[in-house]
Amino acid sequence: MKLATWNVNSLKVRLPQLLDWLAAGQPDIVCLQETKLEDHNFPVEAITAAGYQVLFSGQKTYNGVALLSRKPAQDMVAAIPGFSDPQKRVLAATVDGVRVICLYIPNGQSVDSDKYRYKLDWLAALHAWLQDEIAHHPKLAVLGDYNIAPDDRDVHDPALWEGQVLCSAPEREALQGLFKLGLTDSFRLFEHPEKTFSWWDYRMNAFRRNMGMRIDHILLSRELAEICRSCIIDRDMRKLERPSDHAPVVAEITM
DNA sequence: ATGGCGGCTCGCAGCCGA
Repeated sequence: MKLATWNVNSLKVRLPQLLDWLAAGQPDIVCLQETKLEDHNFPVEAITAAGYQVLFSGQKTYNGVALLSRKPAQDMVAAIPGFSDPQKRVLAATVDGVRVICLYIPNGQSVDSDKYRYKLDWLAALHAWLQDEIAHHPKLAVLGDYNIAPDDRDVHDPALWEGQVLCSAPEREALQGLFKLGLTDSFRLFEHPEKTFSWWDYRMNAFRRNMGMRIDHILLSRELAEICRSCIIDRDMRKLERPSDHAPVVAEITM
């Protein structure tokens, strides 16, 4: 079973790339972030025609998440229970016995902003929810744009980014808190070249210079981590014409 | 080095992302 996550930065713009990518890689489950589409504009037909069921929770301009699956998805949840949030950033469903959670964690903007406070509150609510989810679903996969670089290996210039949003200690501690629940960063189960990233700024020729960050992650519960065969970042997608600033991350598990 | 690109919108400038 192939599980993938991709921040598309506008599904309207990226739909042709998505369809090509689905056909080429045949993932079983795909979590999308930043669809930026209201639900009545979601391209259900095109995705269904590609052989996928699709759940989505969208809004105009910002945010928006979707969950594509080859097999039927059940027990959909579109918010962190008990956490009031008008921003559409969460989608969960059960597919083929695996509980899948798609996340678009807030960016935070800067550590002195209200948006950063919102990010930390959001992460606290996420922790409580995942603690409950992992108790009920031994096969749990939490995929998405976390907007957190787990450690300095995941940052092109750690000195420049020290203490900044995406790298600050409270954010990293929140992510470590999820690891302590029994969730594993599947990327680090395997060897990778140094400076392997999932996001590069559109500016400054950042991709060509590999000035990136690894902020998109696939976290797996112990039961799934034990059967995880690979986790790769598909950086070729960042080389296309009109790319998303994020590359997809794909994990394969033996099911 | 606080800009730079790219996407969005009751658009032609400003907000936001990361």
